Amino acid sequence: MAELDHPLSPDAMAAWRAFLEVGALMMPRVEAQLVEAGGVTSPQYGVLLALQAAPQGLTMTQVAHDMVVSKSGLTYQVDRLIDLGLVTRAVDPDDERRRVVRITRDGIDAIAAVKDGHVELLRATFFAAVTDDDVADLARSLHRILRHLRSLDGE
Amino acid sequence: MAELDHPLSPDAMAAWRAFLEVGALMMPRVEAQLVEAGGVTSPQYGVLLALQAAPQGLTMTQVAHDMVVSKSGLTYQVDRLIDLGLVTRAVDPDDERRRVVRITRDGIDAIAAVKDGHVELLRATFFAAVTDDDVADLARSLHRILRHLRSLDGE
DNA sequence: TATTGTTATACTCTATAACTATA
DNA sequence: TATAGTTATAGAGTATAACAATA
Repeated sequence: MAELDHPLSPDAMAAWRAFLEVGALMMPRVEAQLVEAGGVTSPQYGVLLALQAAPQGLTMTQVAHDMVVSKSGLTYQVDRLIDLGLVTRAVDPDDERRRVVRITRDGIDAIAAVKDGHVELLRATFFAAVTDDDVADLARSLHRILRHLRSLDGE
Repeated sequence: MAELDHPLSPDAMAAWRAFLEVGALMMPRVEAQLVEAGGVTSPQYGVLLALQAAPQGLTMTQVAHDMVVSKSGLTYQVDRLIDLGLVTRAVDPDDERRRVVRITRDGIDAIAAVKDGHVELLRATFFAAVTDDDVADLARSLHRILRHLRSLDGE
């Protein structure tokens, strides 16, 4: 049926397509810099950032939730980070079903080793072509979209 | 050394983080709708859109360039689309090294089968929380970023 | 020789389901 | 019984390098 057609506005289509393509062009660059400077991939870097923000450590479930990844997917990534010596995983004394994952000194160093180049990359790519005002608008709009998406997930 | 630290502004960090997380939350939704409504994955849908916009057909190299993917990666995706009957691939009579990839009627139908739900999904997610003016600003800024990224690739 | 594309191969990431162990 | 996490397994997607065919 679909008697009425409700296409997106030209602006909306342009925004979505540009969003997708910017992501497609940014991701490989970001990934390459993370690997070169710190020896970690994007998902691993994400885990490190989550753990750096939680010095007391996080359970696997908590990290998996932050990362929007399955339990087994997180086990895989944390295994890789343990192999690299960047995090530890230990039984939680309060509940022995749980594991507490903590970032190590080397993990903090890895973030530090990556950081300057990461920032420089973002500055030279994502932020090079827009004004400070544009960036403020981007942050505001993207954050609104983000809050809406989270609310749809019931958070 | 790095005597001077040049961190990103809070707005810039917020914009980048929100960009990443919006992408992380949008992609699985988009993917699920494409698979459910049209039986195709995101990369396959991208190939179909590129071919729909080029009724005369495209060579593998042209499609690979549009998709920002390696030659072998594109061969893999086009093989999948051929299996589904959504595209054809034939020797180019003008240069027999080349293959001309064309979308089939079923491929056009697959795009049509996906389209309404795809638009509805975008409307209910990405565009639900921002005004038309915000969308126009988003389109403008993201397009500027995109042009800059393309220029860095020498295009 | 250079270009177009495929094939062989390997690797990363992710998920589902079955399982272990604790609560 | 329910929860936290791991393991076994499989599958999608991607890339590199070697190759075949054509220009």
